[in-house]
Formats: sequence, structure tokens, C-alpha cells
Amino acid sequence: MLSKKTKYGIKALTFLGRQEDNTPVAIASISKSENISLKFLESILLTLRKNGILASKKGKGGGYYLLKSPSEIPMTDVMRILEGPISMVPCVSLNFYEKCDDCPDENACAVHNLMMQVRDNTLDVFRNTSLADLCNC
Amino acid sequence: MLSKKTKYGIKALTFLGRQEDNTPVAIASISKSENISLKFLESILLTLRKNGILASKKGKGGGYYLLKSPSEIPMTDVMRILEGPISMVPCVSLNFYEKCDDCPDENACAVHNLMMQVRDNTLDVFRNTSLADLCNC
DNA sequence: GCATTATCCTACTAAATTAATAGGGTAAGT
DNA sequence: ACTTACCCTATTAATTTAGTAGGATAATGC
Repeated sequence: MLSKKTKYGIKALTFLGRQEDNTPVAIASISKSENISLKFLESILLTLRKNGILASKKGKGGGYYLLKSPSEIPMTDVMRILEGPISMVPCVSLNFYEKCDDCPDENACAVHNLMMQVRDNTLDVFRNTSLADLCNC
Repeated sequence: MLSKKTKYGIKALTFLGRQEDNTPVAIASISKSENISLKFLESILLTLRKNGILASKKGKGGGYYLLKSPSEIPMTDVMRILEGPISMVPCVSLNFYEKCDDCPDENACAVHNLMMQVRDNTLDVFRNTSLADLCNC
């Protein structure tokens, strides 16, 4: 299941990507438009900023804005920052690999092999989708 | 993330599918071979039985066995029984649909449209994989 | 320079889910 | 009868997720 954090994060990003110019938008403004708890959204935007997706400006007229153009932001990046691994099991993860305790041989593991396929397919979607694609729908 | 329940369930099913004949296998036997907590596995096999994947036999020589041949058990069924929805969000689920509280228009929702694609791709994998495919690897 | 605005940041709490355990009940075989 | 092994409900422990609190910091404008 997709966490609310990721869901809200993506909604906020598309909201920012749909702005005419790239002037800062206040958290409160996004919070209202997208029906997201202000404080929760605050922490989400903070992690997106710390991970190089957003930049911010303080004080009056301040807010968050995209660092790059939406077409340059692949959904793989967004997903990994907000949701973590794209794989359903750590043993098939490219960026968050971990060995299973119970499994003596990965190549002989049915779960491993099935989840490799799922990962490849999911990755395909995220690699071929940028924030720009999401803004136009 | 895939739950341990599903992971263990799939491992147990492939173990049963790899048996020469379809005679009952005791939970304890699967538990040892696959390094799964006995009691936890017990509850997993119980739900697989209640959902028409497995049958069981009590008493000495008893245990669990597959109701159908592995090639007749699609992974979509297994996943939905053990893990629940295949979709990452309820609003794109075929079998567990639920409307989002925050979203006024699904068709205009970026998350919805992205997750539709992910669902379609994941579903493709599960639909085209049977338990038999997992037993041969 | 001071008030206002809005992000920054740490810590905490509540709720939900997951993983596992306990313990007795029931049926089948010998 | 006795043993074996599944049946079933309830409970607990651990982890994760979602959300809250509250003040610190920085920029802007009068």
C-alpha cells in the first residue's frame, strides 16, 4: 500500500508543477487546495527539499517551488525519496538491498524470482513517467 | 512491502507444489524446511484452506495438500488472499475498491492515474504466473 | 528596528497494522 | 484410549504510519 506521505507528496508536487510561473507557494495554500493536514504536509515538503526536489523561501511571499522543470523529475526519484524501496522485498531491491534471514539461496527462491518481475515492471512505469506527465492529467 | 505472511505463504505453497505426489505434508515439516515460525505458518495455511487453495487432513499422516494442480493456481488468487489488494491505492483496486476522502475527481488525480499503470503492470505479472511457474525455479 | 509571515526542526503521541504466541479443542488413525 | 496433527479464538509485542506540538529561524515590509 502507498503511504499517505507519498500520496500527499505527489499531489503537492503536481500542484507545484501546474503553477504558471515557478514562484514560491505557501504550504498552507497547497494544504487547503489538496485537503492535506498542514503539519503533515510541512514535514513531507521538508524531506523533498532535503532531497533536492524542492527549494524554499522564507518570510512573506515565501513558500516552496520546484528546483527543476517537471519533465526533469522522474517518478523513480520521487518514489524512492517518499516511499523508499520500489521493490516489494528487500532482496530484489536495487537501491535498498538486504539479504533475507530465512532464505539460503536467492536464486532458488520463488518469492525472489516473482518479485524480480514485479519490480522490473513497476520500475518501468516510474522510469518512463516524469512529474510533467502527471501534471497533464 | 510484501508482508511476511504472504512471503511465507508463497514459500509454503511452492513447497507443497514440489511434492512428488499430493499426499498431506505436516505443518511442522514445512515450518522446518522453510524456516518459518510454526504457529504463524499454521494460521497462514488455515486461511489458504478457507479460501479454497489448500485442503487438510487431521491425525497421524495428516497435513496440508494442494486442492488443484499448481498450474491451475494463478498468483493473482494467492496474492489477493494473502496480501489483499494488488493495487497500491484503494481507488484503483478492481477487487477492493474504495473512494479517497480527499480526492474530488479521480480522473484528474495524478496519483490515481500513475497507480493505474502500476496496477496494470503488476497484475500482468501475477496473471501470467501460476504456482507451477514458481515451483520450477 | 520591530512586527509579521512563513519555513525549519525536533520530539512526541496516537492509531493501525503486522508478526507472533498461547492454549485448549477437535478429528483421525493405531 | 492414546497419540498425532490440524482447528480456532484471543492476546500480546513490535513496528510503522499518521498526525501534533511548539518553539527557532529567516525574510520582508512598514
